[in-house]
Order: sequence, then C-alpha cells, then structure tokens
Amino acid sequence: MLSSIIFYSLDKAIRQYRKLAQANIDRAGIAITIDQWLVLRVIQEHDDLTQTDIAERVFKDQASVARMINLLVGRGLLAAVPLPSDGRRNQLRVTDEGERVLDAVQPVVLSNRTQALQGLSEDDLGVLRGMLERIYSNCSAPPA
Amino acid sequence: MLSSIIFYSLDKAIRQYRKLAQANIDRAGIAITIDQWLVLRVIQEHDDLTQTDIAERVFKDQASVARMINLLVGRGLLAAVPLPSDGRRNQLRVTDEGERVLDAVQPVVLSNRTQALQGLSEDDLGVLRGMLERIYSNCSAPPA
DNA sequence: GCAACTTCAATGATATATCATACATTTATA
DNA sequence: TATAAATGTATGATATATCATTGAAGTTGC
Repeated sequence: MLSSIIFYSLDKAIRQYRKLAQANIDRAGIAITIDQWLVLRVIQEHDDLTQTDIAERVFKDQASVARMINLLVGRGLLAAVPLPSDGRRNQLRVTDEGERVLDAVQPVVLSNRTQALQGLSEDDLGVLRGMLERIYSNCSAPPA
Repeated sequence: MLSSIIFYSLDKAIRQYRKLAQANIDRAGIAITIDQWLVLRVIQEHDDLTQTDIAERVFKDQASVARMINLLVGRGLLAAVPLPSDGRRNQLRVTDEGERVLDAVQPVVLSNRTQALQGLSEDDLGVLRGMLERIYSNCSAPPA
C-alpha cells in the first residue's frame, strides 16, 4: 500500500536534498549550515521578529532558534543589540559578513533547486505543493 | 516561483507529520520515539543487518544508529549478543518487551497515516511518490 | 600466512532538537 | 496601581545527527 511508504519517500527526498544542498555549500567554501542560512535569511527579511516568530517560520523550536542565534552572533554573521523598547529582546541584524555569506550562498541554493527539480514542470510542482499542504493541514487538525 | 517554496512545503509537511505521529504515540502511553520505532522495526524484519545497513534503510548515519541501538538495548527493547561468526558484530534481536511496544505502536501508526493522507487518493499518492523519488534521484546524481 | 585493505562498531567533538523550566520584563486587569 | 497573566529569552537534560577517527576483526592477494 502506497500510504505505507509515502512518508518514507518524503523523508528520503528531503534528506537527500539537504545532503546535496549542504555538500554544495561546503564545496563552495562557505562555512554555514542550511539551517543557519535559513535563520539568517529570515532575519535579513524581517529584523523585528521574536525568536518565537523566527522559530515558527523555520519550523523549529524557540530553544533551537535561541541557540542558533547565539551561534550566528558568535560567528559574527549576526549582531544583537538590546532593544530599548523591550528589555527582554535584542535587535537582530545581519552583519556585513553575514550579508556576504548570504550573497555567496544564493547562487548555490538556486543551482541546487534546479538540479533537484529537474524533470518536474511548474504544473507538477503546483500539484506537489498542493498535496504537501494537504498533508500538513491534515496533520495539524485534531483527529476526526 | 514554486521551486522556491517547494522544499519549504516538503519540510513543513514531514515535520508536521512527525509531530502528529509522536504526539499520538505519546498519548497512547508508549515510550518510544518514531526514529527508535523505525530502527526497531527494521531489526525486527531483518535480524542480520549491520549498523551500516540499518543506517542506510532508515536514512541516517551509522554513528546515529550505533547510539540508538545502545539506547534501545539499555531500555530493554533490543538484545545484542556477540555473533560467533564475526567478532565485530552483535546479533540484534527485538526482545519480548520490544515486540510488545511494536505491537502497541502499530495501530497508532496506521491511524496517523489515515489522518495525514485524508483526501488523497491512491492515484494521488502514486503521483506524489513518483515526484519524491524523482527529486531523490536528482539529488543523488552529480550535477549536470 | 602475512601484509594491505576493507568492514564493523564505538566514540569524541560539535551542532541540533525538544521539553520543561526559570527568570525577567511587559501587559492586562481587578 | 498592585497583582496576575502573558511574553521573550536562556538553559539544563536528554536524544539526535554528522563527521572524523580509532581500533578491532575479517578478507584478499600475493
């Protein structure tokens, strides 16, 4: 029965994509992980998000994001300065070095996607995305 | 462009499914993670695999599998006895307790799948699987 | 039969992932 | 305005993930 292997295929595809993506980033001599890259990009696009907001967007836990942010700050890709308007928060900003890394990663990401999606038309991708979203919402709802 | 979000959707779907699955297993009062379950099942079905073989099947690293096996042995779900024919290996066997856990998890897994795949026909799943396998093989090949 | 190679498993190092909790700071409300 | 509730961040505990290495044990080729 197909349902018995669909999650296996799903897992397999995403893992292999991650491997490819990470390998190509490494090969390009860029020292960042895909997850770090994703967090950095989210912050670049929205510099006013809380850790919880960021976590939601990258589909991770707030605790994970807190630790990734620490790491990125430690590596000089991200700057965190206390926010005067809210004593609990920091203003996060991608540093110049961080911008350089993001710029360097961008073409690699594009070529990864191209390679990964060879042979799939825009229509195919629309269908694929629809089914994935369906699975997502099925899993989000309480059981029938 | 759809390609820019397809991996996001993929990640989102699989993560949500994992959350659902783990929540339902927890709710059933079964103390096992999905990954542990998967490893245990693979061993149940093939009791003559090396850690590397198992790792390949569950799409993880040999080191990860080694640690999971240790954990499962520690929890009494798995037994490891030295293999006379090969001093490097252990014979792995699911214990009675392990079998009980697998039996208990089985219906939960089935109902998870049913819920997650609501509204998708067998044909849909065939198409989905085909595309996922395509992505997988695209990512496995060296870049064109 | 032994040296070179391969395979198998274990482990240190590093980075996550998640939960639960702790603590500080805001915000809401009685 | 005190106090309660909510929010934001950090961190301990535990489990993973991955890479690189180690070391033991098998296999091969000569």
